[in-house]
Amino acid sequence: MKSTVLEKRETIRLKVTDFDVDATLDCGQCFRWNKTGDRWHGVAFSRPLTVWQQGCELFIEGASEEEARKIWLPYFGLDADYAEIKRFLSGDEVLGAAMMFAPGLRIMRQEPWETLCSFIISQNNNIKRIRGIVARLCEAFGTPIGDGEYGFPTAATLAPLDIDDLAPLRCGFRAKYILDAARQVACGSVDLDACTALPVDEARDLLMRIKGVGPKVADCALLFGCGRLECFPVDVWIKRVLAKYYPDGFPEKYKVYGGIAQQYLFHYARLNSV
DNA sequence: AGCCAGGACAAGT
DNA sequence: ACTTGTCATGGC
Repeated sequence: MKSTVLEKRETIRLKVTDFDVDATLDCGQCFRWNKTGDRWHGVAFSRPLTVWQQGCELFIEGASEEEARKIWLPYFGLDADYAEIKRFLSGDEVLGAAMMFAPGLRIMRQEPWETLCSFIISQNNNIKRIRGIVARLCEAFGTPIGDGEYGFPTAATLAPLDIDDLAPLRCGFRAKYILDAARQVACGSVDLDACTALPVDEARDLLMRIKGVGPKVADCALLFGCGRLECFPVDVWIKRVLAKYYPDGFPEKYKVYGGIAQQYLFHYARLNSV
């Protein structure tokens, strides 16, 4: 037991390619990571973690070797072969150009419930405020894990709450959506685990039974939280990109990795204000 | 000060 | 099936 504690304090060093921790954690797919100096700190799976990168070396502080391999590598999308995926996507001229703007951007695989809840909050909202609301949600209802940090509150924790209980979040009209999501997930009416394996159209329809969850939020939950790399969330930025660069529609061939393509395009569009 | 924000929903054509 | 106003709040 003692050795486990000691082991957790070690800093793990990994060789990574096609990975840029800045691009990945700061592209609007996650909302609980903060950068201080060159180090990113965040909480996921109710565990705190610090990561930083120097070139091809990724440093992970706060996890054992086994936890890093089993939990954090998939979380950061480091279990996928992006060299191969990017090679495939570069067959498209626009994607090839977009990928050069953020070569190390990866799609993360976050916790399904946290992802769903976060993107319910994201609707008609800006990233700065989304982060604030998520932080207040965790402080108010999450389980303390020490050092003033909190795990993301479970659906079961939020389900019995009332609208007024969410007032401190200042999330506006989204409060009722959060509660409906929490209740349906907690009672099993919506099974998020099933969403990783279900035919994607069924998974999307299932999520859209939640009030406040439309196609865009559902696709974000599936892409960023359920490992569904084929999901292609369409927001205002992507709409503009599609209109400008894909007037005949996004090519069928690349839809297997549509979500990854979408994220490169999203990043490109925002950077160049397309 | 006023517009807009990683939308969804309801009501109206 | 498409279009429009509305929804809370706050960042810029």
